[in-house]
Amino acid sequence: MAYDLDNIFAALGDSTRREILIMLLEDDMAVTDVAEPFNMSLAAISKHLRILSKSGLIVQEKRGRVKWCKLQVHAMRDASLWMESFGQIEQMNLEAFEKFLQSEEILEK
Amino acid sequence: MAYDLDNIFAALGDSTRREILIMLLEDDMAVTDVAEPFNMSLAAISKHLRILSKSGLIVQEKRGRVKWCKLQVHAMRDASLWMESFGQIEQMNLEAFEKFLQSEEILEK
DNA sequence: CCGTCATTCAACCTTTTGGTTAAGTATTAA
DNA sequence: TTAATACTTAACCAAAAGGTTGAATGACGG
Repeated sequence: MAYDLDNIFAALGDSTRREILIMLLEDDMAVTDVAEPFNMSLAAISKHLRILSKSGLIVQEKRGRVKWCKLQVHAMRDASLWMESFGQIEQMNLEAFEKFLQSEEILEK
Repeated sequence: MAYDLDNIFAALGDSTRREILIMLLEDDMAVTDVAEPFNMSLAAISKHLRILSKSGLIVQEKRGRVKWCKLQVHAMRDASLWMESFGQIEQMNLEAFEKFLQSEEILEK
């Protein structure tokens, strides 16, 4: 499946959300526990988590009254590849590169 | 120098700007030429370029009345590393990419 | 059943984003 | 000197982003 680079990069463009992702690297967490270290309301964190969910970078699973947040590292793949490509492109044949990106469904449109 | 992840990821979170960066892979470009393929005003493109400049992903250099836009691939490095630190870029696809790079004779042994 | 815990929703606010058009500033070319 | 070219700036707009508070929902523990 192809992830939406707009949503992924936008989700990563906020330091609160990046910190959340780093926290989730350690282990799955409940929403309240995610919110704990931040100096902001639970509702605000809830919104951040919604954005992370929409981007596919996390999934949330409700068990009882607790909603668990789980990192989805693989959702970062397309974005990471997109960036990596630029680092190595310099002497490369551009047309071939774009064909490659398209075959990987990285370029939208 | 260290790049600001907020600005870099935010800059990349817009498909117009990502397209501009891909265009600049090919060659440096004047603002007017960058704007040409887009269905939006020159002023709008000018703003996008300003955001890309602020993030460090491009630099702009004025020569005469023409302002040249130049991609700065290395500005992507910190963000790229940040993503890499999450590890698992799926093995299969990374291999596909490396195979592609080798077929382009970019990777020296 | 009742209260508490976990979380979201709704309403609101302010700032930022992404776009517009119109005017302004340099620079070059005739 | 004048006109065209290559931009940027300013003023404006609608929508989205990031935050708040307070009420609502839903599950658990006693």
